[in-house]
Amino acid sequence: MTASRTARERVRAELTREITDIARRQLASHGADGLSLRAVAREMGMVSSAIYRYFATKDDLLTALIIDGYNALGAAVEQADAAFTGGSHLERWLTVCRAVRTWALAHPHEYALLYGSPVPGYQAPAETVAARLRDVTVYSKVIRDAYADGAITDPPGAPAVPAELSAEAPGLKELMHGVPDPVVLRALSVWTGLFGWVNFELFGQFNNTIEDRTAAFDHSMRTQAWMLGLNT
Amino acid sequence: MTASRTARERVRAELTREITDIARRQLASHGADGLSLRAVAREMGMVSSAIYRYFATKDDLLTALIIDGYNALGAAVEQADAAFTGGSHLERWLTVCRAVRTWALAHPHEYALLYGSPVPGYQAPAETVAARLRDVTVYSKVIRDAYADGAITDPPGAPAVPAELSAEAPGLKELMHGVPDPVVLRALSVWTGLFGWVNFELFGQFNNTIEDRTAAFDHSMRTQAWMLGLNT
DNA sequence: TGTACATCAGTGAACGCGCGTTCACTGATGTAC
DNA sequence: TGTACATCAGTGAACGCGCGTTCACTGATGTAC
Repeated sequence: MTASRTARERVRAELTREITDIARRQLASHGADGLSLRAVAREMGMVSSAIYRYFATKDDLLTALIIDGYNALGAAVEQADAAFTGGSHLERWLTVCRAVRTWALAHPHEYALLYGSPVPGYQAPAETVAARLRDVTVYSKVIRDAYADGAITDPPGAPAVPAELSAEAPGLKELMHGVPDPVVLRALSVWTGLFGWVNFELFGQFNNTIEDRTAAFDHSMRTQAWMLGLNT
Repeated sequence: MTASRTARERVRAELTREITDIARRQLASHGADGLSLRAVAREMGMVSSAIYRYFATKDDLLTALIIDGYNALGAAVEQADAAFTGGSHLERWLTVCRAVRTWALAHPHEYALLYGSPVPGYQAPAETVAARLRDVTVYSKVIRDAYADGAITDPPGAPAVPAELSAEAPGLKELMHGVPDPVVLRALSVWTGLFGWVNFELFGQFNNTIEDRTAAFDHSMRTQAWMLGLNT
């Protein structure tokens, strides 16, 4: 019977989800290398070997967490963009930037798993790529829309793109189809600036330096948007 | 006798150094959490407990590595600046940026220890602060000199500094004494942009995206220098 | 609809491993008189 | 200058811990005829 079959499968899906939830919580309290299959099993009330019915190996669980992380960040960014109504392209862009920072502050260890130092010995499999693109797709859409609307102009004096870079970042260019190369490359700088900021804030570089980090972040993002040529 | 006393002390200093060297090498091959006192002792040809004559605890060894790391990066940046002769302030700034990237690429795990995800459970003690300021001091000097020479001007249209930020980053402002707040805050953005880039490059975010990373880095740094108002 | 068989989830014991840290000790190096 | 003593470096055994993974097993759930 298909109904009963899915019954068993539903339990399986539920438990799989519970495992990743617990693992995520452990990640949050002990970091990526504090993650232990035995500890997860313990918290599930299972014997440690039972986990292997759900994940063949510890790395597989880690991969699941990474994919979930990219999806969570991606979803947060998508929702922020979808919820944005009215206002300038600049405000829309800032909204998206703030969504990244907000999500990162709420999920520091998950963020670290995605954007911090690589877990030693772990090689991310190809399955993570799709999820990884989710947030980038949103940034690209915002910039594409802004450009199409004439809200992005080349600021006077910005360095010209050197010839060596004409073929770089093809994926990004495709996502920002119609947007000229100089803007795409400046967007790349802005992108690194956004995550560079969040890294610094999360990883403690701003301790004893910046108090009002929300305001400082906003100002930095505005400054970089202006660098991009996005003013309205 | 002072001579013989220093003899013993010299051996001690040498062995301490050898321990940190081996630990650094282990860091490079296994990452921060692969670091193990027992493995270090093994490679030293010592019994594991002997390490405790030199470092009271594993965290103490980690602290030593972090301080060494900040000092190595700081020294690399200082040397690059000192070796720079002639040329514009912009070129001097780019030289310093390149020194950071070059050092990071040459010492990825050490870099990760300084600027990557925090080691879980490890709290950096106050002793690390001085070493941490070494590179920042150089950046500040370059920007201060450039400003004093009139090489930094407020680019037209750059967002104004909001009132909330007037008291932020006092340490940075002190290091850049004489440089107006808007420039200091843009420098902060450039700073995060620099390390954001290096993080992305080192932690794999540019895989399958950017091939000629040296050229792309240069372009990004030029673009951000222009954002700072540093054009010559 | 009822029965024989196959699939699957979870158990419990075990393997083999490496880790940080402590402790009582030996023997060499340095110090004070 | 020589001797008694104190300091220090390194040893080796041990404690107690947690880990990932394997394996033969039991019993429940699902499937086919």
